[in-house]
Amino acid sequence: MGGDWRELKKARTRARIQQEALRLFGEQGYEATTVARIAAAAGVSHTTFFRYFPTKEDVVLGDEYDPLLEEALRRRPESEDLIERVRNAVGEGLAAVYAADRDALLARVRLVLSAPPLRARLWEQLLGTQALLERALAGTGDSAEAPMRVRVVAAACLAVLTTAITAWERDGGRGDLPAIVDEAFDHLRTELR
Amino acid sequence: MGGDWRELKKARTRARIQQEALRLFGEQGYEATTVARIAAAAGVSHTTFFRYFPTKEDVVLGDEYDPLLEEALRRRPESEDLIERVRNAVGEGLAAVYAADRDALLARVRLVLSAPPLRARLWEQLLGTQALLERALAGTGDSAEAPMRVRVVAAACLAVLTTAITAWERDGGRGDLPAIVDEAFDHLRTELR
DNA sequence: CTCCGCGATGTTAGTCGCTAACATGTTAGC
DNA sequence: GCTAACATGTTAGCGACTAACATCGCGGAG
Repeated sequence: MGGDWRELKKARTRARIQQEALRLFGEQGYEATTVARIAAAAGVSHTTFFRYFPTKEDVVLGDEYDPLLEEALRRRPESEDLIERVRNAVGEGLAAVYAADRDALLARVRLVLSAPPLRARLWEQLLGTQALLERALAGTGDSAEAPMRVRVVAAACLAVLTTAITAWERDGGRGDLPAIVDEAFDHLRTELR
Repeated sequence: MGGDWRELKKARTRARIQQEALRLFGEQGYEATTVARIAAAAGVSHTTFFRYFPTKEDVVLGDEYDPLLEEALRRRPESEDLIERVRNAVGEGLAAVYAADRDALLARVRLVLSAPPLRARLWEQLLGTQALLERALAGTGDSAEAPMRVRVVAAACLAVLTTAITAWERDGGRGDLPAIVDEAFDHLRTELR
């Protein structure tokens, strides 16, 4: 039956660590929660923690949305201009995540925005997302070849997106996120005239 | 004669630490250079280092440009639209720094973009700059009161600026930075049509 | 069924950024 | 000169993270 049992056990350990970590972060805050404390709560040693998550930040920030975005971008017709393509692809992907996961998403956004180290890592991740956008919009395999206008558009769109998400979180998550993102893109467009 | 001698000595120590740090960063890279090593090179202990610079990152990243930008923004006439105001204020401040300091500026940008912890801190600083932009553009004393369109514009403008600077650095600093920034703003405008 | 091997885990010790407590020497103002 | 303030050094410690090595347990080969 191969290593199935091992894989399952590893997956469970991983999930347990993440779950305990998120619980503790919620209770005492990100920075006040030590890795050793998380490991103890999950019943493992701190070295095991680092075997599952390369850094403390990685427990919170998974890169799971990039493939979604890439796929959504690929489905956009060439007839749309650059910004419209990003706007629709983002809206599409976001709507899915939002519908399925709303509360979890809000909790994660809250956590990330509240802890400077997490914010910092998020920007770093966004660099990756930006490179993805540039490749997709320029149609090249290497984002270094993307022309300046594509880079500007990619950066501006991500700025709009993060602004919208931040506004949503500051409002306590009461508004409808996809609508807020859409309005933010509208603001950019109407302001440029 | 007051504490003049003390002040002078402190200023010299501070300058020596920073100078040795930048030299070592250039020679061996940011992350490979330990604070203890810098302190030793400057002839002080590592605690003294931290008395002058709260973190290792602060040796590289000083917040000296924000007041310049604020002043330049204040001088913009109300007749200009939001983006034009930011564009001109940024262009003005940048031109000054660029003319005076070009090589030093390039070296700093290179260093910051090459080291993840420095990049991370830079984003964090940009949040402050963004709040400043929002206050200035909205005319309120608190950036939390700025309307959504102002926030979107502020975020998008900073994204354009960082994109331009990044492009300048990637090109080895050969191009004319103020011109590149201007072109980047043009790209944003022409792309939104 | 037994034994061997490999993979997951724990233990320990170490590095590096950073902080706090306390001791020491140096300067400033009288 | 004397003393109070202050810059600096020493030491010890915390927390994120890494590496070396021992151990334990399950899976498969004989």
